[in-house]
Parts: sequence; C-alpha cells; structure tokens
Amino acid sequence: MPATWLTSAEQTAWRNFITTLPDLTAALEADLAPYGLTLGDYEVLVFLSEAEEDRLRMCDLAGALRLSPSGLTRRLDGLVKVGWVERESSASDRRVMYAHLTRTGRSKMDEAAPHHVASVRRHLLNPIGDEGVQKLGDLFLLVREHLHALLAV
Amino acid sequence: MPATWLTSAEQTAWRNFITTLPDLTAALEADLAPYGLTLGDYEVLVFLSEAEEDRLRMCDLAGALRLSPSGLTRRLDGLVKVGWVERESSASDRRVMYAHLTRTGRSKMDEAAPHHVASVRRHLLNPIGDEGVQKLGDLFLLVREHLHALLAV
DNA sequence: TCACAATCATTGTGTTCACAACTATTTGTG
DNA sequence: CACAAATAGTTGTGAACACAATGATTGTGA
Repeated sequence: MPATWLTSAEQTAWRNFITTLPDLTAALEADLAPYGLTLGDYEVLVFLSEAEEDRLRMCDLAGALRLSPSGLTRRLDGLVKVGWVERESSASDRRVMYAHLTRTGRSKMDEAAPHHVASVRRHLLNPIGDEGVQKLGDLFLLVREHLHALLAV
Repeated sequence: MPATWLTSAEQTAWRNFITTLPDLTAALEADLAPYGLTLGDYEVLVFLSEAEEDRLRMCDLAGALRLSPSGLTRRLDGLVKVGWVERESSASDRRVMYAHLTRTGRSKMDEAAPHHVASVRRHLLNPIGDEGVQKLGDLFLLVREHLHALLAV
C-alpha cells in the first residue's frame, strides 16, 4: 500500500533523477550553443526535418513541442530571421501557416546534428552503457503510456 | 566507435526520454498547483526543510536549485510574501542572508508533501515498478557522476 | 444562403528567468 | 593600517514563455 513517504530506494531514485536533469540539459544546451542553436530551436528543426515536405502546421508543431501557440510564433520568429525556417500559407486553408525548413536550415541541421548526437551520447548514452540505454527506453515508454492514458480520460 | 548517428535502440530511448519529460513535469506541476505551490517553490521548501536549523545561505540555495542569484531572490520574494519563508541576516557575516523556513511554511510543507509524493509515485514510480525504480536510480547516478566529473575539469 | 460556432495564427500583457551592473561586507597583502 | 580583490545579495534590463484577446478563415446547420 502506498505510504505517505518514499522508501529509501524510491528516495534515491527520485533524487538522482531530478537533480541530474537540470545539469544534463545545461550540458546539452552548452554543446549546442556554438552552433547558434538552443535546445528548443533544435527540436523545431528536428520535427520539421522529419515531417512530410519539411513542413508542419503551426498548431501541430506547437502541440508536438508542448509549446503554446504564441510561444511557437515567437520561437519561429528567431529561426525565420536567420533564414532556417520560412512561413508558408496554405493554399487549401488560408487560416493555417506552415513552418517550412529551408535549404539553409536543412544544411545547418546537417552541420549541428552530428555534434548534438555526440553530445547526447557523451552526456547520457555512454555513461549508462548499452544495457542502460535499453532500460532507459523501456522505463520512459512506461511513463509515457501512463501519462497518455491520463489524457485520454 | 561512435557513429555520427544514433542506433535504433538509442534513438527510441532518447526519444522516449525527452518527449516524456515535459508531460511528466506538467503532471507533477498540475498536482501541486491546488496547494498554491509550483514545483520550483516546492524545491525551495524541500531544501530548507532538510537544512540545519531550517535555513540556508542564499548562494548555497541558489547553487542547489541551479538558479541564478537574482532568480532565487525573485522566487523567494513570493514565498516570503505568503509567509512560508523569511529572510534572516547572519550575525557572523553581515553579507549573508539566510532563507529560513517559517513555522507556517513547515506546516504548509507537511500538508503538501504527502500529495506531492503520491503524485511522484503515481506518475513515475508506480508505472515503472520496483525494479524500474532501482534501475532509474542507477542510471541517473551514472549520468550524475559523469556530469560532475566534467565540472571538476 | 446566411449566420454562428469552431479553428488557426498573431498580437498584447504579465510573469519568470538569466546576465550584468551595483552596493555592502569580508578577506588577503603589502 | 590601508587598499585591492573577492564574495554576498539586490536591482535593472532584456529574452522567453503562457494566458487572454483579436483578427481571419472555415465549415456546419437552419
């Protein structure tokens, strides 16, 4: 029966988890900074680069990034300014704006991605090893499924 | 040798991890909101409640929270305003201000903590099971050690 | 056909944060 | 003892974000 407090094992697991997270993201952010990208910007480019025709509707992209509509508008402003993303209005629905990865954005991505991947590997995947990677994926898949089940209610 | 891209297992592990994190923190935040606390505020109270004499120097607290000095000042403003934390100047070193958990802050903590613990259990610990909890602690201990080794350089 | 609700993106408004500059205090050094 | 350097905390400025309101467009039902 769930007590009102954490067991010792739960305590250390939870503590290790939340205290490490800020340091991990800071390390990834720092490795990405030399390329003129934040982690948030990079996520935008990733989603666009994997989308059909290198573009996504603003609202879909906002949902994928867990970002508010205005937050996405503002973030895209920066990427548009440097020319890595452009806005395209839809022909079929003139309400929607597409965020479209430009050719230079794609090449910027190609330049930064290997270093970011190396960064992820260095700070997270290598330290936990192959077995840890497998386990990490399993664990957060379970958490993901739980949270999705909540939303469905 | 580390390739420039992730293997399939690495890919899914990493994706599961980063896509789940925002949802997890949002769920924890939502469960804490009814008690008038943000996750950040709660962290402040936790550190203070575990400290010697329920108080910490501002700079130590900022370091523990990975917060800038100004960020901590602002965050404390809110907690001071509702009377859960108070500022105390040190007798021995007149530069330092202590953040001190008040009696009402302590009781607020006692009220909210069980629910927050239940929230952590519900959204993270239960879905991954006892074995998962153990593994989670192990994994992030390794990451933590790696990151700390970096800082030492 | 027309009105009305729903949807999509943008533009204000306020909050929170980090970075930099500043004041106050302590410590180290000649 | 005096003065420079370091440390602690606060205040100002700017960036990034969420929420609410607005403008624009679509589609649905009378």
